[in-house]
Amino acid sequence: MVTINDVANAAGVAPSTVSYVISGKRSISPKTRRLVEDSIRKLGYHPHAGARALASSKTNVLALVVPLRTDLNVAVVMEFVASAVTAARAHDHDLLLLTKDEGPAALQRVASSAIADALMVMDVETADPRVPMLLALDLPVVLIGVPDHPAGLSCVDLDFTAAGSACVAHLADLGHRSIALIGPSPAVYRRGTSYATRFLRGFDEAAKSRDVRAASRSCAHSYEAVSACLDDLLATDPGLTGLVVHNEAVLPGLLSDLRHRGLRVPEDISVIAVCPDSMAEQHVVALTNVAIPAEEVGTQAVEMTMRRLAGHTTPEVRLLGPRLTRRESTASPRA
Amino acid sequence: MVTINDVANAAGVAPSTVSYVISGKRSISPKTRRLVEDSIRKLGYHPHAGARALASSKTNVLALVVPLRTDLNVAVVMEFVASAVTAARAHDHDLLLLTKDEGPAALQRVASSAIADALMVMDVETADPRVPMLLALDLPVVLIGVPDHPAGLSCVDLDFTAAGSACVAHLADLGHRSIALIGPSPAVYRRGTSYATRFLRGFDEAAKSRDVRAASRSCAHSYEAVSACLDDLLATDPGLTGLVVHNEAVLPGLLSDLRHRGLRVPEDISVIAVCPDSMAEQHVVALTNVAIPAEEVGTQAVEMTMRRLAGHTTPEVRLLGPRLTRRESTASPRA
DNA sequence: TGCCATCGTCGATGCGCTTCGACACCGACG
DNA sequence: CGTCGGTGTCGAAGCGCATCGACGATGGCA
Repeated sequence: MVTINDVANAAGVAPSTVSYVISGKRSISPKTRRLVEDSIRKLGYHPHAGARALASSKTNVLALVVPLRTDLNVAVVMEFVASAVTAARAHDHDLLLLTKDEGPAALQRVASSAIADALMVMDVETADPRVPMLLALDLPVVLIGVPDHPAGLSCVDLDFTAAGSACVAHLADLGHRSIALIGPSPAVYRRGTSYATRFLRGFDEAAKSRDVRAASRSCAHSYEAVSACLDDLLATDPGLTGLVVHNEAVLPGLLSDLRHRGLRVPEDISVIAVCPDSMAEQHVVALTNVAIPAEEVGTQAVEMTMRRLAGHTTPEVRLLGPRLTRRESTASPRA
Repeated sequence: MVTINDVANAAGVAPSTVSYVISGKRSISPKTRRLVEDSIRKLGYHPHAGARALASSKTNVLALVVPLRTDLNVAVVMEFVASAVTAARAHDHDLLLLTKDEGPAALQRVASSAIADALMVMDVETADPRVPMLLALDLPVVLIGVPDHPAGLSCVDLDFTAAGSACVAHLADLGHRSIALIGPSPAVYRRGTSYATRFLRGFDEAAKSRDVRAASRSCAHSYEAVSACLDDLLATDPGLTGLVVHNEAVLPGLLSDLRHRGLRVPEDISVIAVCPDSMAEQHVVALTNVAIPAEEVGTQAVEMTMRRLAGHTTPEVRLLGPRLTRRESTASPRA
C-alpha cells in the first residue's frame, strides 16, 4: 500500500506537507505543490479512508436509508438513489445503503460507529418512530418526506398536498364534476406513509373548494383489486368522469380494465397519474401527470446534507412545487 | 464518544481484553466475558469503524457497482440491490453503492483507499474493460454477469443461454414453427451487455436444433418502436405465432399493440417473457415467463464474496438454471 | 545593517483499535 | 514440593492520517 510517507519521500517533503497539499488547509508554494502532486499521481496514491476517518473524524460517507417494500414504486426509489449517489460523488462523498428493515438500531449503529457523516432517510411516516432517535443522534439528518413533527430535522419532498390539489384543479378546470382518487395500497396508508396522506389531503381540500364530487379508494397492486376498485367507484357514482391515480403500479391494469369496460380515455373518462414522466409517456395513451421529481429530490437531499456538514445548522423544510404536464389522457367530459 | 477504553474501565479489564471479547480471537473466562458484555451494553459501545479498519485492514464494507441506465430494468436492479444489502448485513457487512458511470477509476479509488473489502460488479459486458483492472486489484471481486474472459474472477448470473433455449423449447413443444425474439434496445447490444448476447445465443441455437423459424429484433422502449418492430416481424413472416420478449419495458406497449392489431394472446399469438414473476403476474393476461431471479443472484453474489473474504481463493462461476412458469399467455398455435 | 512579520515547511502527537509477545496464575504430574 | 504446560489477561506498538505549534527563510522597513 502506498502511504502518505511514500509520497512525501518521493517528493522530498514532510508527510504533513503532503497532507496540506491535499487538504488545502495551509498555503503551499507552487513549486512544492507541483512536486507533491506529481508524486501523488506517479504513485497512484489514495489516502487510506480509515486512517483519514480516524484522524479527522470525517468519513466522507453519506448513509441512505431506503425502503425495500414492493408496495412502493421501485422505479422512483431507484431514480432517487441514483441521483443521490451521483450528487454525493460530486461532493466527493460515497453512499452507504441501509434498509428500513433494520429499524432504528441500524441508525444508532451507523452513528456511533462513525460509519457515515450524515443520514438521509426515505419513506418517512407521519409519526415516524425514528424521528426522536434521529434527533438525539447529533449527526446531520435529512428526511425525504415530511413527518407530522419534523422538530428540527431537515426535510425535502414533492409538495404532495399541492400535487393533490393540482390534479383536482386540472380536472375541475376541464369541467369534471365527479372524480375519484385511486391511491396506494391500504398498507401504505396504514403505515401512515407521509406522502400518501398529504396527497389525499390536498385532493380532498381542493375537491371541496372546487365543489367537485370526490371519492377516494386505496388499491392494491393486483389486477383483481383494480377491477374491484373500479366496480365499486362506478357503482357508487355512475357519473364519474375523472380518475386521479396515485399508485403507479396499478396503471397498466387500470388502463386495460377501462378498455375492457368500453370506457375510452380520455373521451369517456379522464385519467391523471402521479408518476415519473418516463412512465407517463410509456403508455399507449400518453398520460397527463404530476411528475414525481425523484431525481431532483435526491439531488436536493444531498445538497441540504452537504450544507449541514458545512456548518449550516438551521434545518430547512423544502417542498418542491408540483409540475403537471397535460398529455392525451385528460379532456373535458362530454356534456 | 464511547471508546474501548471506557468499556475496559467500566469492566475493570484491559482494552485488549475487550477487543478479544468482541472478536473472539482468544479465549476469555466466562466471568470476564459477562463483565465486558454488560459494560458494552450499558454504555452502548460500538467500535469506531475507521479505527478498526486502520488497525485490522478490514472495513466490513462491500462495494456494489450498479448501472444507472434506464435502458435496463430498474425493478430488477433494485431487487438485486435489496437482496445484496440484506445478505451483506446478515454477514455483518455494509453496502457501499458505486455507479458504473464513474468508470474504472472509481474501482481503483475504492481499492486503494481501502474503503471496501470486496467489489461486486453488475452489468458486465462481454469484453468489459473493467475486467483486467479488477484482476490487478487484489481485492475479492464478484461479477454479476459473465464476460467472455472471466480469467479468474468469480461470476454469478442467471444462465441466460439456457433461458433462451428454454423459451424456444417451450414454444416448440407447443407446436410453434415460427417465432421471434424481441430483445433489449440496440444500445444494450452495442455495449455488448453480457446477458443480452448470451440469451440471443441460446435462442438461436435452440431454434436451429428444434428446426423452428426464428427472427430476432432489438427494440427500444417507446411505443412507436414496439409497433414498428411488430410491423416488421409480421411483414417478414405472416405465419409468426410466438414471441419471446427479453425486454420487460416493452411488455405493456407490446400487449396493447397486439390487441390493437386484433391479435389475441394466446389464441393468435403466444407471448413468453423474461422478467420477474411479479411483473409476469401483473398483466391482464398473466404471462408465461422465465423468471429473473434477481434476489437469488444478489444473495449468491454476497455469499460468494464472503467466501472469498474467508480465504476461499478459487474463483467460481455460478450459473443459475432458468425456471420457466407457464401461465396464460402461451398455447399451441391453431392449425 | 538589524528587526519584525509573513509565508512555507516540518516534527510530534494522538485519533481508537487490533495484535503480538509477555506474564501471572493455576492445576497436574513426577 | 518443585516444575511444567496451559489458560486468561495485560501492556505496548503501530496502523495512516490530520493537525497544531514551532521554526527557518525571506522580504520589507526603519
